[in-house]
Amino acid sequence: MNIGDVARLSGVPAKTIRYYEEIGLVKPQRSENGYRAFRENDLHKLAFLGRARMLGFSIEDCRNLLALYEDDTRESANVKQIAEGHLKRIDEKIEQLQSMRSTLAGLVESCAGDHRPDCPILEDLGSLEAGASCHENVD
Amino acid sequence: MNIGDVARLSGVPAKTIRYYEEIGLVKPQRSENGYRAFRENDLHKLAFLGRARMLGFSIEDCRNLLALYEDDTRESANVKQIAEGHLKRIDEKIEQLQSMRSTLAGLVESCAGDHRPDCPILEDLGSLEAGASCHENVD
DNA sequence: CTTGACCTTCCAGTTGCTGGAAGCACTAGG
DNA sequence: CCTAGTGCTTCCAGCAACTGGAAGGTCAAG
Repeated sequence: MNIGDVARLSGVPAKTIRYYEEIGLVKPQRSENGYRAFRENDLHKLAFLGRARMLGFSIEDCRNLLALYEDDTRESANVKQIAEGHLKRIDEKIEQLQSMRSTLAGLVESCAGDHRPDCPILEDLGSLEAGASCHENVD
Repeated sequence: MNIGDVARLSGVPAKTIRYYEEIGLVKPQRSENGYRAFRENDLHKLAFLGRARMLGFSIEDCRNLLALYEDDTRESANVKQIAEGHLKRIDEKIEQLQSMRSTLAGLVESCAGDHRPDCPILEDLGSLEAGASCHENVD
C-alpha cells in the first residue's frame, strides 16, 4: 500500500504519516521506486495512533501505548496507568476551562454591548489586582 | 521602571514582556543605558495582557482588546463581541474535552489493570472502525 | 575592585503538525 | 512516443506563545 491508501484507510493525513515516520512511530518499508510501502500492521498502527490522538493522548503517550500494543507480554496495568494519567490531565483542563468560562460569562453578561464606551470587561482586565498574584498555565 | 519591576508588579515574566514588545503589544521607551523604561501606562497594559491571557484570550484577541482599552471612543459592543466569541470557543473546547473524557473514562473503567495483557483500552484504540471516519481537531 | 544581581541581544527548542516548492514515478489518452 | 495529471519524494518554513540558555554590558554595594 502506498501512503495515500493508508491515509484514506486510517484517516490519518499523508503529511502526518510522514511526520510519524520521521519521529519513529511507524517504520514502513520502501519499494524499488522509493515510495513508502505499508503493510497491514502499519495500517493498524496508524489507525491506533489516529484514535489515540483523537482521545487527546500526547505523542509520547502514543509512543508508549503503541509499544504496549505491540508487546504480547504487556501488563494491562501499565496501559491503565497511562490512560488514568491522561484522564487526570483532561479533568484538570476541564476545570481550568470551566473556571475561565464562569469568570468570562459573568463579565459578558455585565457588559451592555452598546455604542457607549463603558465596559466592565475592560475594567476587569485592566485592574491590577485581579491577576498579579496567581500564575497558572492554561493550555 | 525596569523590566524586573514591571514583571513583579504585573505578574508577567520578563521574558514574556520582551516577547510582547517584539510582537508590538507594548512599546516601552529606552533609558540611556539601553534598558527598557516602563511607565505606569505600560504597567497597566501588561497587567491587562496578563489577565486577558489568564482568561484564555489569544494574542490576537489581546491585541484587539488592548486597542479598545486604549480607545476612549470605543463601543462596548465591540468588546463584548470579542468576549462572546472567546466564550463560544471555550464552550466548544469544554464539550470536546468532556466527550473525550467520557470515552476515556469508560475505557479506563473496563480495564482490569492487572498483570495480564488483555486490555479493552488497547482493543478500542486498535479497532479500525472507531476513528477512520471522523476528523476533529482537539487543540 | 570585585561580586552579584540585573539588564541586553540572539538563537534554539517546545508540540504536533501543515503548507508549499522542486522534482521524480506512474498511468491513461492521443 | 509525448503529454497531462496524479501521486510520490525531500526539504524548508511557519503556526502559538512562549521558555531556556549563552555571551556580554551595567550598576550598586562592600
